[in-house]
Amino acid sequence: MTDVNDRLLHARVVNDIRARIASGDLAVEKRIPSTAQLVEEYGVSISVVRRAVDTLKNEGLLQGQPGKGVYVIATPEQVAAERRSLESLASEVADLRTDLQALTKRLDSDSHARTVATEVAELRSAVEQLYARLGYAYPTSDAGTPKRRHRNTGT
Amino acid sequence: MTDVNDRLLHARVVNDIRARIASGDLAVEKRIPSTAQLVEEYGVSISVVRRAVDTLKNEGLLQGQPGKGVYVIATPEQVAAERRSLESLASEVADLRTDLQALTKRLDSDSHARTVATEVAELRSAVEQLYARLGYAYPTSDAGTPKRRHRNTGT
DNA sequence: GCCCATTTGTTCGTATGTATA
DNA sequence: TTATACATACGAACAAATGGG
Repeated sequence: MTDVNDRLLHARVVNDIRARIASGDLAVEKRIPSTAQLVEEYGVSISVVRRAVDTLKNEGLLQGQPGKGVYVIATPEQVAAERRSLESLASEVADLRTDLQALTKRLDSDSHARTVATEVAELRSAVEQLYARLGYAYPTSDAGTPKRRHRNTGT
Repeated sequence: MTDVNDRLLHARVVNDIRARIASGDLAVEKRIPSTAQLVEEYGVSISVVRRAVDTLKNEGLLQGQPGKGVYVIATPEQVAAERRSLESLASEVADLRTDLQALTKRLDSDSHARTVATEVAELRSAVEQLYARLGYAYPTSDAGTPKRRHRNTGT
């Protein structure tokens, strides 16, 4: 399973730290050993450790806090799931679009409200799963205050 | 628009090179100046140039080839579109869920097919935008074979 | 409030290896 | 073989933030 890049020192450190995070040795919300400690542990230069930690920060597993330390903020599984969600989401949306198109077609032809209700129910289920895949909860009982959330424009 | 990190040397170089790629000064499939040349151009150390190029390689804009040079393999727009898709998708799906919930509610109360048709049309428009935001084309005439795609259960 | 040790973050310099022409 | 250029690795200096005394 180990990458072919294991010959490279910084890649070896990256893989090892990633494995320690996955195994729970380095837990989320916890500190990892300091740079100096990692230098002693792995017997490499400070540059290699810096590059390894930098890579994992870039991957989204670690986050440094000057003066305090470097903390684990996610597991490799979470990051992998996050990355995977984009591709699988594309096919999910494709399914949703197909269903929606069929529903529109059926609605346009006649007025079978019962059939349409069933279709919509399935559609809602699809969106529900889509929503869950994004990591958000699906509030089923928010009919009390159906305030529409403003669109986050980002940056 | 420029990041607050513009004080950092390597960030300055990153932003400048990214701008040069966006403006077409550094074209795709073409070589960027060598490391030594960039050192002279920006008046920084080789470490800064290395880190800047490394960042852009990590972003997917550049790709180094030992013995030859560093090549542009993508524009910032392409990368930005790819990155933006995930975050904006969350809010898009949120709106979609709200609309769908309202549609279900309306369907459950009575059988106003005309009103439902309007709601569905809006929903389809939302999905259309969602689809476009993912970078995929929206085939409007594939209703011939509405085969239902198997649901990916993930992990 | 001040000093000091620890730690991360940025920058600089240098040496060696490897690939291409 | 030689020259160019990227890739990796080692080492060191300084700034900034944090926490303890």
